[in-house]
Amino acid sequence: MNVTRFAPSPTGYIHLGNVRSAIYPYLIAKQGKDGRFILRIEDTDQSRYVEGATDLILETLTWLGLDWNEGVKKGGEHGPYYQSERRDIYHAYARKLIRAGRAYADPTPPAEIDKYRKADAAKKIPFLYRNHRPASADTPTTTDDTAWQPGIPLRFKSEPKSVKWHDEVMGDLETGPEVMDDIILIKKDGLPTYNFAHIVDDYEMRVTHIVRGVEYLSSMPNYLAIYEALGIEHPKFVSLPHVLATQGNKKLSKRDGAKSVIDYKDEGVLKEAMLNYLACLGWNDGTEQEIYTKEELIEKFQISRIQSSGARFDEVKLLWQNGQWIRKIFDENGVDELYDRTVSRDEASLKSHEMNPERDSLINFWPASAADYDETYQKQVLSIIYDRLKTLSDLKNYTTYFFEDPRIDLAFLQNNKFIKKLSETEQRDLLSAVIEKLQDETDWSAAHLQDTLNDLLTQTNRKPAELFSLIRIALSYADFSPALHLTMNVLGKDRTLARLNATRSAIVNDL
RNA sequence: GGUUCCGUCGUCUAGUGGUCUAGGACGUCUGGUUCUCAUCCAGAAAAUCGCGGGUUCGACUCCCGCCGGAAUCACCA
Repeated sequence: MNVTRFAPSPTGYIHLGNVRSAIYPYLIAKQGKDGRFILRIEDTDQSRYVEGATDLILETLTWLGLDWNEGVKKGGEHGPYYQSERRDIYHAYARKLIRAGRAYADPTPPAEIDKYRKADAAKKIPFLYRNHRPASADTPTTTDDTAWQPGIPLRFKSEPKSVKWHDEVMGDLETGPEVMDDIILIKKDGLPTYNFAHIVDDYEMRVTHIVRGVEYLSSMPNYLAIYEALGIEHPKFVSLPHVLATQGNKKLSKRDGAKSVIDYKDEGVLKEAMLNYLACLGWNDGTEQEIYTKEELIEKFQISRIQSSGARFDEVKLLWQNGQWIRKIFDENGVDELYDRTVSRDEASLKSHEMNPERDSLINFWPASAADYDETYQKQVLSIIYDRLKTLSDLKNYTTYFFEDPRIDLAFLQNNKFIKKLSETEQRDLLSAVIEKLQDETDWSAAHLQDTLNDLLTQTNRKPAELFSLIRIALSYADFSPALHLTMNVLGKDRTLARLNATRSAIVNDL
């Protein structure tokens, strides 16, 4: 049974660089029987608290389908799940350490500590607080836990020694005694530091795997020392390498403009594609599979196959995967399912909106003029256009001419590489022939339209590129459109003829 | 500066001593489909496996050194 957690601090949104530390623990928890995925909010630094951040985090997880079994908004037997509400638990553990002679109250003012730090820097020796440990830390009363009261910082009393440990991703690691130090356990405000709080919480919540970024690796010796002093077993450690920014060689960070995961939702990226791409950034199952459902990821994910080097974020590949997923959903679930996504009416969108109604997350990806048409018509449009979408927001650019008459632009028409070979007279005559033929059509089905277009080809003795481009542009004035017979079928006879006539008149006027 | 981690096509990666004249995917380029764009299909270019030693009959794979990049050294997480 695996128990994992995602434990963000409410200081802002979840960006692409840190969402893997939610995805991987989720996958690990879902493997095997009775696993639990816990969501814990690490809000011990009140100065960095950002209003609304928790809601945004919840919404992101909900959207991606990383539902937690236990934690914030859900409860569970190991709560509370906000660290700020667990003060008494930390204090109890802290007193245990004091009684064991492994923690001491430290009244040294910050200014004093700063002096030590600068002095060591001047001497070019590494700053270690244990070299400046106050004498009171070693007095005989040190194991008396009443000697410390909240209001004074509590420090760990470290014992320099080398440590070896195993990391599930990085392998066997070891460091020398020079990194062990007297770290702060409880701050002046009575709240614990991350360094102490997560150890207590993970133990109390029976967490089996700690999944977090490699930046914590350098603190491991101190953590290990605390586990030992507390006399508790430590969970398995899974250190995730960084996600690098597209440019440069830096880890992706908010400072450098890393985007929020949820922003991609608003830009028309499917949750499946997001999960798929992110899970496979720095992990693969050894096969050549590229597209994975959430269920496949749960089934195939292996900690041992997580890459130990950093991976660069590549938005182009994310968009390719999104295109794959758009087609996959249409092909497997049909137009209704895909349509629901385009109006944010699918389960994931509704749930994430419910999680965070404050944010305007109910996005309609259609052009504004689509509102004049009913759902059935929109679905027809979607059915012939879906396979060229990279994101749902492409609908805005690709489909307007299905909802409003395009502005006639003869320059655009005549710039076309096939049309420019025809004189305006030829263009006019061709359009006349097309209009005449189509006027008499009673069967406007796509299949029949294809036949009619073929007839026109032989009748006019034109190349498809010439005839079809002319019709296509007259109908859409767009850089591209779906196959002609499908476009005409969806537009309907009246509008098709009206647009052909309009362009023909414009050409006649121009002559 | 101390400590630690990482290093295969532009990018994500396969590769656990011989099957690697290094495989796949994205991207790029070329060609194919009764139009365009996209899809799809076929093909191409693209990695002296960071560098130098060693071990071995044989190294991308094991060892050592170096170089390069990154992370971390808070009463932040």
